[in-house]
Formats: sequence, structure tokens, C-alpha cells
Amino acid sequence: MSPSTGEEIALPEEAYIEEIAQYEGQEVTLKGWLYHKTDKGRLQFLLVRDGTGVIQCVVLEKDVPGQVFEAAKSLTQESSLIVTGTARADERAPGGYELTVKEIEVVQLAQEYPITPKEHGVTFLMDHRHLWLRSSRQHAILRVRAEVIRAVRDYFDENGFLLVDTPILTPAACEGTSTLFETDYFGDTAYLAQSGQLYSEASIMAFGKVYCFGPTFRAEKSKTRRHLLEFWMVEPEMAYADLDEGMRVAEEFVSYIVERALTRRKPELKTLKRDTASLEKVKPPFPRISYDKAVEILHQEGLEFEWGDDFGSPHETALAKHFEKPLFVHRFPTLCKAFYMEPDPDRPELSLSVDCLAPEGYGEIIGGGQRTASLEILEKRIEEHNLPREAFEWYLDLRRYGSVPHSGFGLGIERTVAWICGLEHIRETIPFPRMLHRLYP
RNA sequence: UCCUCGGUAGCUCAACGGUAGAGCAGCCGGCUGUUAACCGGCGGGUUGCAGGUUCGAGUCCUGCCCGAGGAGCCA
Repeated sequence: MSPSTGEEIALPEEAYIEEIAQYEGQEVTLKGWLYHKTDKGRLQFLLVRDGTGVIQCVVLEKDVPGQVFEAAKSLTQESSLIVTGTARADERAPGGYELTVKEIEVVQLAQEYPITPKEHGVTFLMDHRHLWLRSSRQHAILRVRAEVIRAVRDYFDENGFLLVDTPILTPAACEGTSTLFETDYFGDTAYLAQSGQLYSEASIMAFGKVYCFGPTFRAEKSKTRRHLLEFWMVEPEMAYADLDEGMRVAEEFVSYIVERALTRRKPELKTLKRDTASLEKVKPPFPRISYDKAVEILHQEGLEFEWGDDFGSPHETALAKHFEKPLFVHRFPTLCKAFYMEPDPDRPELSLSVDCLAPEGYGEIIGGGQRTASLEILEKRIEEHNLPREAFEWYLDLRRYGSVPHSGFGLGIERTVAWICGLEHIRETIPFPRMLHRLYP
């Protein structure tokens, strides 16, 4: 405010709720929505949210003009409003601060809001996902998600990886096994990418260390708490890196993400009632066991499991519960992993592959390994898997022109967020989940 | 695709084979400290669909539709 004109009326400053403490004793204007209201006759408690937080606003009939009090009384849940008043510290207020209201501008009086302050079923909430996002729990989760994504980018950007994005529309399966979403490509068939890895292998031969980060699509009829049809995956890839180096990077990377969530999203984790003690333990090194050893553990547990099979969800949970930190299981049988895995030189029936299993039953968050550098092996595998060789000629080129040992892995963002937040189901970790029977909204 | 459970008011749920109810939300009234359920009142229903058994079906039987969890597959 310019001091030269003395006669100007000091307009209240616009503020955000998250920084309300800075404005104690001052008059401020907040722009937001009515989260909840308690009508106490001559006294109205308005819980107002603005995207950064929630604050209690108090309207006293005797202190405001009649139309302001009437406006307060008329407000419905989720009505948009601009409210002006004095910020005060008050022990009785949730959050420690409240606003003594002087003025209210009703921007829009909301119609009867479907999500009422009570329990609702999952189907109903998912049908109203576009509104459900306004709730404090969803706020906390999506803020953790944003922090996890930021940590992912920061880690790779600060450790010599170049972001090289990969296409979403692709001509063929990257890995023959999974089901792909098909789309018409002017008469040809294109598929929505289920991994950027093969393209990242091309990128590392140009740039050394790269990562790609984007949505991934799997047309699997999975109906579990760990599956989405559209999810986000980050995939680092490193030239001249072997399996051990891949695991070293993975454990450092996962630890970095968890640490960031713990330091920067503590209030959100508290909102989610996440017990952070187990997360505090997530520091390198992570335990490493071979597939053979894992099978041994499963048999000791009395679980039925045949050597050569891939682990199912109950097996992952049984293995992870032996460890406090995320667990690496390495050297899976060649047959249960993708065609591009490097064979173990000591035991050709095994591949230099690795999965990372999150603790507390959250299952596989990372899959990866060392990719084969040999043209001959790759040609043989493509044939064995009945993949169309023409589609992979460019990929084979990478083994013709300066092939090197290389490794990489993919980390699923939503599973990681579900684990860090301690959620029952992955569907809340993405703003608009795509699941079996769920394409709306 | 398989297994389990479910579908009753806008929402969350009750109701022995015998007149379909409650809470929340909405509307009306009351209250100066409420913390997702203050107090009183009011309106609100083709019990997922189609058949069947029965004097009588939300309830029992058959088929179908839809959904949720889990399995398989995977991050």
C-alpha cells in the first residue's frame, strides 16, 4: 500500500488458507467453497476450503449486516463463496485458526450435493469421482502422489539420467504376453503402449542413462486392488549397467521417494492415519534373495508352489512378510520373464531379472533386469515367443551397432503411492481411475 | 474366465413368509462454540429384471442383468 495517499481504504488482502497463520489479526479475503456448515441459530460455523486447506469461519448475527447473516444461513454444501474477515488463533477451531466473518459473497449457491457427510459405498463414490476429489482424504492422497512424481523426476534429473519420452501409440507388443488395447491407425492397427522400455533401450545407446515416464495401458481383465487398466510407470534404463547396478539404483531410488514423502507430506500421511514407522526403515541396502531361495521360503511356509512358475499375489505377500524393507527377488526362470532378459551365464535356465516387492503385502512395485546384449540370443527368443520379427528389426539393430550390457526397470507409480499412503486399494491413487467396468467419469 | 458376497428412499443400512422402517441429506421451526450424526417436525419407495411356489414374497425357487472383493495375469 502506498503511504503517499493516506486516504485510501486498506483493502483486505487475498490469502490462502495454508498460510493463514501469517495473517493473524489481519483482515483477509478467502475464495473457496463451503465444505461443511453448522447452524447454531444466531451463530453460524462455516468450514471453508480453498484447495490449500480448510478453515472455520464464524458468523455472528449481531456482528454482521442482516444480508450477510442471511447469506451465511442460506449456504449449501459446496457452494462457492468469497469470504472476508479477521484471522484469529483459536484453540476451539480445527486447525488452530479461524476467521471472524465480516462479509460474504455467494458466488454460486450449490444444488443438493450428492456426497453428504456420512459413509458412502465405493460404487457411489466412484460414480462421483469428479466430486469426491474435493474430500480431505482424496486431497491428501493426490498430494502424496504429486510429491512421489516430483521425487521421481528429481532423482533421475539429479543423477545423470536424461528424460527421453517414448511413444504411446506403438506398432506391436513390446512383450508378447500381455493384452493390448487396439486402436485404428488410418487403416493399420496401433496399440497403446504397455512399456516404453524397448524404445528406452534405443535411447541409452544415444544418451547413456535415460528414463521415460508416462501412462501405460494393459487390457487385462484384472479385478483386484492392485490393478488399473491405465497407470503411470517410470522406466529408467542404463547402458553398461549389469543386474547388480540395476538393483543398487532401484534401492537408492525407492528410498529417495519414500524419504521425500516422509519429509514433505507428513500432514497428508497423518490425515491418512499412515503409520510411518515402517516407512522410516526404507533405506539401502534392501535384502536380496534369489528365486531359488524364495521358492525354498514358500515351501517352508507350507505354500504350494512349483519351481518355474511366477509368483502370485499370496506368494509375494508371504515372501515380503519376512522382511521389513522392500525385497529384491532376482534370477527368475527364463520362461516366466520377458523375451529380452539376459540369461544367467552360470545357469542358462535363469534370467538376470529382478522384482522388487514392497513390504506389508503391497506386492510388486518394480520389475526389471539386465537385457540381453546378444543378437543371436535375441533372434532365438523372438522366434521362440512367436513374435513378428519384422516389427523388431529396429530393436535388433541395437545389437548390431555397438551393443553393450545394459539394465533397467519399471516402477508403478500407483502401487508405490498406495504403499506409501497405506491404502486398501490402488483406485484412490489416481485422479480418474480406469478399471474393469469403470470408464466414467 | 472362475470362486465368494451383494442389489430395499438421493446416500448408508434394517425388516421371522404376514401393514416396507431408521439415520444422514432436503424442507420448516429452535439454539452463541459446533468439530462427518445439536433438538423438534415434514415429505420421500415399481424392494435390480422376468418367471415360479404360496391365501400371502423384500424374504423361498429358477433364469438373467449389474456391481464389489479375490484368483489368474502383471507394475
